[in-house]
Amino acid sequence: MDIQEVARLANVSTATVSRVINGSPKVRPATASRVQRIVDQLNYVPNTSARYLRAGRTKLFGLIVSDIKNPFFPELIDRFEALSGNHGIDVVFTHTNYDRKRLEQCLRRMEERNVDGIAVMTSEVEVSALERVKKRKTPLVLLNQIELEKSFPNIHVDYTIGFEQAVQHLKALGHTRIGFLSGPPTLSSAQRRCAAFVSALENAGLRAGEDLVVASTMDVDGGVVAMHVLLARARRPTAILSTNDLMAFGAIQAAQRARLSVPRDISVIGFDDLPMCRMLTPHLTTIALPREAIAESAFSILLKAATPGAKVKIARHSIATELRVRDSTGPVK
Amino acid sequence: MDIQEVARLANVSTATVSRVINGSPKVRPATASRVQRIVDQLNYVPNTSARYLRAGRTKLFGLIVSDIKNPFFPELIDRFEALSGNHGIDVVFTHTNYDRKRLEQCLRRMEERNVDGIAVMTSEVEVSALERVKKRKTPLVLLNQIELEKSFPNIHVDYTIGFEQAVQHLKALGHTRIGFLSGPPTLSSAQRRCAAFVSALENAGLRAGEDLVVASTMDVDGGVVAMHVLLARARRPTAILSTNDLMAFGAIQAAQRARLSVPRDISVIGFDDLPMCRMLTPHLTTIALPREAIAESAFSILLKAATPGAKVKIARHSIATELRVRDSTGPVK
DNA sequence: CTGAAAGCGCTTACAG
DNA sequence: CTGAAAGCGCTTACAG
Repeated sequence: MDIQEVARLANVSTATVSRVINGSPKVRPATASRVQRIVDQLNYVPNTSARYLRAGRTKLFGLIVSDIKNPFFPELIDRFEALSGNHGIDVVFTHTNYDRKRLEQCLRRMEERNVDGIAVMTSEVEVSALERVKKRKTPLVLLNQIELEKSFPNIHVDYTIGFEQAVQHLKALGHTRIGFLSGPPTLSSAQRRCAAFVSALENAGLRAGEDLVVASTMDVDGGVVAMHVLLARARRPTAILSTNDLMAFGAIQAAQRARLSVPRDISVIGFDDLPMCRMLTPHLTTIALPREAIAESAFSILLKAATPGAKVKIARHSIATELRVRDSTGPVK
Repeated sequence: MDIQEVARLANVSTATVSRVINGSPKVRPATASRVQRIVDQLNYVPNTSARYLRAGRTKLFGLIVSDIKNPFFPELIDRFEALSGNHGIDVVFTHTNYDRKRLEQCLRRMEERNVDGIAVMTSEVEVSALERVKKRKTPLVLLNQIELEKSFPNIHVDYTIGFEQAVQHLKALGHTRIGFLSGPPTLSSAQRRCAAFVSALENAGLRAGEDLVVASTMDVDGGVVAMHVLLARARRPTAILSTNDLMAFGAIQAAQRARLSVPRDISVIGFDDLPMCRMLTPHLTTIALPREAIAESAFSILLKAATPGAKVKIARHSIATELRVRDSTGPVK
């Protein structure tokens, strides 16, 4: 069933039906309501493809993430989709599985769909593919791609604030020997967090002993391993900051197995603020990475850029991190 | 840039360009390669909307879930999207937030996009909206909607097997007093799990003492509360089964706070097999709900139904549950 | 306030 | 093997 059939049954032209559907004010109320009745009666649903072909905009946004199974992403996706829905925009969703090559395919698929904008929320990125999309005038927004900030709108997570707060919190509790569970040296996000830790420590007038930073994999097991190393140090730290929550969970398990109580014997702070933080005992003190704020920022950047006649200004959009104090930190003994 | 421009530069008609793009065999190789060169050179990407409008199929599947933040869904979405990608199908993603009304809107949006099929992976469902979609011949597949199995293809999670295995596992370890942490009486999935537990118990020749089934909310706190109740019983159970993993985590925390060791003093079994199960100490023994199998089943049902000329047969597609033995269960003292 | 008609970018039956 | 032309279902400038 199409607009023709509605037009025929309502005894008007398709132009009039179209106007009614789109809420044009220049239709006589009587005509409009007659048409509307037929539309409802037939349960007529306009064809988006045809609409787009004529009108130019698809009302479709692309959302590309690395890995939906990473607990970082669901809240971001949820928020992005909800905002889109509120604006009558649908979301085509793909994931790259941390594979640069797949990003290229994902972008290609988005191009074919003529999406009105693409949020590329992956850590790994393929510049050539992005440039190609840009050439087609499709709005883009990236996440944490500092090197590309001159070429694309970028959402920049500011680690500084959260780490400053965390270190100040520990200092206020009397801690001076603070260890850090770092991620792999190859991962830029991990390196940036480590740098934020070191500089926060210096700003607090504390020393970042080299023996108190241990690199490992960014999962629970990595946290267990790194914690074992730290606990074996001659003078072990009284508090630990971690590159992410999963490592912090591992650190707590390792401490408990070593008969240390958290936070009585040692304080632990994570990073991310996963939902899990409030499911474990003790509830994890952590630096929150505001995933919903990232989604909101990405969405509003795309929405603005997709507005006809908008001129895209390439800018950095900073998102602050923030300490959430819970039960895994306490005064030094 | 469109097919016209490619045609002009290649000195052929748009029909020929179209044939080349679509890999038609009836183009002279020399012509084909000349056209292909232009296509590559211009980085020409065909317009999906125009294609669809002509060809009828959108190569778009709709995926509707309740809540992406529920750890049940990410793996399902991931798998569904990966399979779709492999078949050149894109996925429009929406969520209902457990709201029936929103399902209606989600379906409506899918209809407007003329998706080739819709996977409705929500627990709550609005029959009238589904019937409307069905009338438009759009293939649908539902999850755990037993009452609608006569009207729609349905993926049916078979709780029996997993619960049988769990009870047998505990019986083999010497347990005879087995408690159950149940969900709210209003939730049909919770009720079905409880029924599966009771019947497994009977099949094992054990009694399901009424005093050993406690209902609560299906989160960590609910597990804590329910466990407190069970531990206060005159003769407390030596093993616990739980409606989901989150409650089981709560149960373990409650046990540990009561100075009981898991599994030395009490065994605990969850349900779902969330990634978290292997992040906690002890690693949780649980009944796995195979989320990827559900995604695969949903995808293949839609793919088959979306094939032109396919006749849809409405059938139940059973997915088995399965016990995964880890460290939270042990012999009775 | 309403309609006739062009056209969005493709594909495909038809003709050659 | 290739092209001219119709048509998928809409919207919109234009005319009245």
